[in-house]
Amino acid sequence: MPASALSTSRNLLLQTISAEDWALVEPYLDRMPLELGQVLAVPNEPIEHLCFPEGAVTSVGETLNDGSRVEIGVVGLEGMTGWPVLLGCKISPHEAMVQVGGGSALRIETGHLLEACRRSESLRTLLLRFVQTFSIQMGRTLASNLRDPVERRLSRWLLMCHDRLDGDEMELTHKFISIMLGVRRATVTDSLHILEGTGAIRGQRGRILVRDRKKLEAFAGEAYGFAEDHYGRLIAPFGKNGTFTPGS
Amino acid sequence: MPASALSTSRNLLLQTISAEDWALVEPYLDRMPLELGQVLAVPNEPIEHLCFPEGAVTSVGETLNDGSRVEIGVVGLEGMTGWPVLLGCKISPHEAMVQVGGGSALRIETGHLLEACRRSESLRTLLLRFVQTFSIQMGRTLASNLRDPVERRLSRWLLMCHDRLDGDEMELTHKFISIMLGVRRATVTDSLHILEGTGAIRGQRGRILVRDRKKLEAFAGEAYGFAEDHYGRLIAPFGKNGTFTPGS
DNA sequence: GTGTTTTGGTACGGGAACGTACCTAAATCG
DNA sequence: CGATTTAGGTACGTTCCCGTACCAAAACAC
Repeated sequence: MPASALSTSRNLLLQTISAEDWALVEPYLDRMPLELGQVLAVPNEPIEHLCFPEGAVTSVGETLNDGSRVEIGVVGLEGMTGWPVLLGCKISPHEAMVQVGGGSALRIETGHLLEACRRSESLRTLLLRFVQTFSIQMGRTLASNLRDPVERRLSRWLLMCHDRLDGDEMELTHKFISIMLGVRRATVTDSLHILEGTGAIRGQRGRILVRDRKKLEAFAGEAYGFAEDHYGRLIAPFGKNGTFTPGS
Repeated sequence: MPASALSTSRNLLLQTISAEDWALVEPYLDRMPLELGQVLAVPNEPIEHLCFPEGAVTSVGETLNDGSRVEIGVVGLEGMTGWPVLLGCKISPHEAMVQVGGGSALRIETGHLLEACRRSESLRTLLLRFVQTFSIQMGRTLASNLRDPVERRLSRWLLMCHDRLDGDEMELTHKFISIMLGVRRATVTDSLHILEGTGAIRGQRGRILVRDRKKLEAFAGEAYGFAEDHYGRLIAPFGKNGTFTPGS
């Protein structure tokens, strides 16, 4: 693969690293297409690669023994999958699956990335800062699940997708959202109607259009913003808001 | 303070580090008593110290704008507080508060610990492995909150306390547990009665006695064990079970 | 010992979300 | 084109947990 193909990436982490750190990983990066349903991390299997998405929304989830799945967070072009290896965990405790949209990802073998991190403190700390932001996202997901009604959790989830995708149209079915939120399909339908009633979104078959993002944010309230703000502080401004205002 | 006072610690992380790494941090460690209600990490404030508890159960929580609190995990003598600084986050995103039992903790200033981690890769990776186990704990808490009825979440929470405290008696009031689980006090009372009915526990005023841990574990089901097992794999055997069986 | 506080037991009505089910409309397939 | 699949709308009864409230018993203070 010609080096030029990799010279830029839409992935925010890779955009943020210094030229020296880029030189350290670039030889081992490898662009791959992302398709819906593709599994980037298999639970309880060794983590062989880390992926830096350049689009799409990837859902990180816990797989339970009965085969059901609980989403614990989402990752898109602002992050990466496979980070547990940075924390010394060779076996993936989670599943990571491409869930919305398509695009591509840059992929690197675990060993190569770990070696690069060993050599460069700045690379290491950048990637660890991402782990921190994901951990904050998890914390907020936890709080939101515990206290917020479904419409609010739904608003938050739509906003997180919106931040990670181009444009205002998202290909999402009610059934699919219901799996992500861990609620009934019919509950999603009802909640979407509530949001639609405020004019924040419009639903078409298999698609949701964000019409008024501010309203969606107002609806999500505290559930949305804290994690995104931390990302802005620790790594780089991000999301459809452009910049998050500090101190929220 | 005489060095001998610090020569051993009940904290599992500190027990696990090598002699060289111990020498790196020991001069900066400082033992402090832990009292109920003590705050070890103030949300949205700089993290000045890291604490390695030698007893007690510390609850890590999100504080919301309305002042309410949601627990996202617990830490005891198997871990530490203040780890976000290891991930490049100087401001504590969470609150950490001593919630059950007392005891002591070894404390170290953030700068000294970061310097030691910069020098020793083995120390760094050990502490990061703890971060990983906490992240797994959060993931399971998330899954449990979403899918499990209160009795199961309660069982899990009691087991996690039991693992971190001496003996089978725990000083816990229903009101207190209700705050930790984010449910009504009366719901805790009812759920405790269910557990008491199976003979797993016995409740006295302000105290809960674990009578049959196996039954409690059976009741908790999948909610308990995964995170603990990972701790055993990544760091050291831990908990009242002594060792967790691999491959659960 | 008496009064006060804390803790726990219990009850009642209400609301959010659930499981299930059935129907329509849109898209896809042959 | 008609047949089939997929997505979405809606309904009904149910369950879990909530908010609130009130009371009894245990611990504590003086």
